[in-house]
Amino acid sequence: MDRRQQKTRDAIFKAFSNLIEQKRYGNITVQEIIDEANIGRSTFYAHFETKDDLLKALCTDIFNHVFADELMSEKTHDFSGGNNGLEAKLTHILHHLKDSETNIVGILSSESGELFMRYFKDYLIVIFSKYLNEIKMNAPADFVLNHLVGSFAETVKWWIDNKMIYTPEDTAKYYIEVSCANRITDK
Amino acid sequence: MDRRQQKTRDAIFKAFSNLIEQKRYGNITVQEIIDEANIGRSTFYAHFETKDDLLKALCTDIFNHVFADELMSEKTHDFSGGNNGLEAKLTHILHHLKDSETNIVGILSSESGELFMRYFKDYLIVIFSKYLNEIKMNAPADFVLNHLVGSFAETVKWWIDNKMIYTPEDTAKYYIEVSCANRITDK
DNA sequence: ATTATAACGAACACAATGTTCAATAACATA
DNA sequence: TATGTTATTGAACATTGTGTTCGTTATAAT
Repeated sequence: MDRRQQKTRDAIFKAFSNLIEQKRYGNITVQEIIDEANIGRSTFYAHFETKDDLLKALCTDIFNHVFADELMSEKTHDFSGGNNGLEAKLTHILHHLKDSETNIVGILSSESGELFMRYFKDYLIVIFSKYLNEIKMNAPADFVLNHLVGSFAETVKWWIDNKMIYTPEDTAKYYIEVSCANRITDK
Repeated sequence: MDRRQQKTRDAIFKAFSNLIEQKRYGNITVQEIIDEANIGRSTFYAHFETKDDLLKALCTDIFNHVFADELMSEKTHDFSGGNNGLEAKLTHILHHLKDSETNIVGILSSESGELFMRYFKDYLIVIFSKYLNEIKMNAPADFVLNHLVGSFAETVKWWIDNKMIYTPEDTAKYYIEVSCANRITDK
């Protein structure tokens, strides 16, 4: 990729990130983005068709980074004292979110969080699907998957909104306790 | 309230509901609303300051209706075969959502759902708070409350997105099973 | 050094915003 | 029914944002 393109793309992402922390996504204008990024109007439209296009690209960039290990390998990481693979994997994701260079905290805790959450869940579905066969079913499988993904996403949002006062390890543990305890099959 | 005001307000709500089913909230313009409602431009601004103001008013109207019984009385309703008050109460709410005259389905299943969900959760917090002392704690109380509210809201969204193929009774039962089973205190 | 291509910036037509104001219509009340 | 009140109307207005075009300039790649 041309260095100029990369530089422009970065400037747009950075400007957009700054703005999204200050105000709701729907109230951000392309005008503000190009002013903040200090680029020409036509340059923006050479990179992204719409504002929605930009948000999607930013989320994809971030999540590909956060979920990189999780999506590629089957190995589990031992950040937690937990014993099962899911808890370790979730702990790992929380660590990534906490240490991320991009201000994910700002984006997710801002009023723009809803759209971010939507893309976040798309990635979580991939993770949780791998564990679904290990969970005891008290309800239809699609209900359970939706429930696990949705409630973990809610957990993450809550964790971030509350200034991450709990450790990734504790947060993942609480989640497993409340969502999965007594539901892991003995195998 | 002046009949003219009521008529105009209804026309705006109806127009807005129609539009919100077709396209995302952020892409709806005031212009479209007043065209659809067939009212004068200045009339709209006499009723609502902004588009956000309108959405909030619409949600408030809907939720005050759906949650009316739940918020006012302590009595439980026996729509379900369930035995504890929470399951009956949630079943009742699901029935209200299903039977509502306003097209809640359209609003919640559209791309505008996120904002609706935010207001929805505000009401759910009131409901769930009453039951929190009956739930065994495996995690901090605020974590549990957030988890219960968030996952029930997700359940409702899933239910609606899936064309409500399960009954309110079954849906509430699944939710209680997955979220609260083994966590109700014996008292 | 040459070629390709990215960014620039000015200009454009168009659409939406939010406000104002005088005229008209519908309402409430006695 | 007559009277004062209030809501709606429609047109006008300045302002802001949109998405596109195009010739020029600057920076890459080879």
